[in-house]
Amino acid sequence: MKALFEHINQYSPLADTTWKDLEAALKKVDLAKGEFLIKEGKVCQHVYFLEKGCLRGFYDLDGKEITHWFAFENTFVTSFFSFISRKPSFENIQLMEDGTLWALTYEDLQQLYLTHADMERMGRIMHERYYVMLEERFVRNHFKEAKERYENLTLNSPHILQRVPLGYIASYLGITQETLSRIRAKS
Amino acid sequence: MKALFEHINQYSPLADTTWKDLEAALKKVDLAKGEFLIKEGKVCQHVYFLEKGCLRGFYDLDGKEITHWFAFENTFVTSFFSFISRKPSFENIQLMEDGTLWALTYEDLQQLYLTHADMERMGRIMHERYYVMLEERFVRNHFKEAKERYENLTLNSPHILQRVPLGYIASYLGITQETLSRIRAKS
DNA sequence: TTCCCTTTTTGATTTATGTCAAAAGACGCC
DNA sequence: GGCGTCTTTTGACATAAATCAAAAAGGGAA
Repeated sequence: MKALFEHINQYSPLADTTWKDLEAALKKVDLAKGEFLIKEGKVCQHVYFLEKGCLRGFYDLDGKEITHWFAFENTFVTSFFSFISRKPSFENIQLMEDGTLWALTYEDLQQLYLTHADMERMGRIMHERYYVMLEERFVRNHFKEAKERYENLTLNSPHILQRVPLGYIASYLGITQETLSRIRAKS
Repeated sequence: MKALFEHINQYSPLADTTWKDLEAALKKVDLAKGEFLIKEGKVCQHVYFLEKGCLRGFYDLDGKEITHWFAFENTFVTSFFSFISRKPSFENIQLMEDGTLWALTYEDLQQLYLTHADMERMGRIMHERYYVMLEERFVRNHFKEAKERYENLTLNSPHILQRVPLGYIASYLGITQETLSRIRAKS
């Protein structure tokens, strides 16, 4: 809980009363490696704060699992598309290690937004930052070839390489596992 | 101005007093085709509402101009990275047609956020939606080959094809102009 | 340790796309 | 109408990456 408190403060601090209401709405979730947070086809009902462990988001493309993002300690995770649009998720979220999360339902979050302006502000700022991070990732990969994308990853997110199987990383980079293996062999 | 009013209402309506303050802060900007809204290296001081015309965002990659987004009527535009992080922009924004925009400074926007909870809410919702749209675009292109990316574009954003030179579209899709030309020739 | 299962690497080949160069087409302007 | 400029297409070739197949390497459990 302390980690969440500190994380939220990075965006915008909350008043004690807001924090209290938020705390009351949160539910702790412990899951083992391999378990799912959300499965394709269901509307995502929660946003989670990831306190411990790491996750991957993946979807099915012609029978292949495409892992398109990873999450590590101290981030908010959900299937944003589904959670925000209230439509069925196209992606699955799975634990890559045993983990601990804090869950907040969609309804509780809307309620908090409605009743606490500082919560709304925190949400606004968080979404601004998440947008910018996604854009950065997009630009870093746009028009770059496989080797360059991999080098960008080793430079900008070396922690990923240490905790994630190579197959997932390849698909995250948009290349095949074989190509990634060959890139690594050469460098 | 009416278009902006309607656009904002799609996210979350504003109280009359909020709208009045917003209106007072807005400045109309008319620019000709080819002119720039923001240039690489400068901190972006405004967010704009595009009322008429269309724009492209592009950056320099090894001496080549990479167009990575387009904007058409009734959207907010800015160099989000620069505007939000207050760091120099890596991208240029240029008019592809003569256009009309409404400008709001960073300071005025922050002031509006601070003094009007409904403005904050509108901003939060807008950023949620923009995030989801960017993610959608990301997923549509991830792991897809050139032909498929082009077909996705014709399906999801046919208006782009009608108003944007092919060279820009190719770079938007992350492929060369020659490849795009050949794809079109075959279909 | 040995066996089994999963992950990663290596090899041979095919395919998609980039690169460089030049031709063809479109369009405003004098 | 013809000229110059900018955009798009076409051609020949080089290269990056995918695919299919199989071997090697790790890692846990009995």
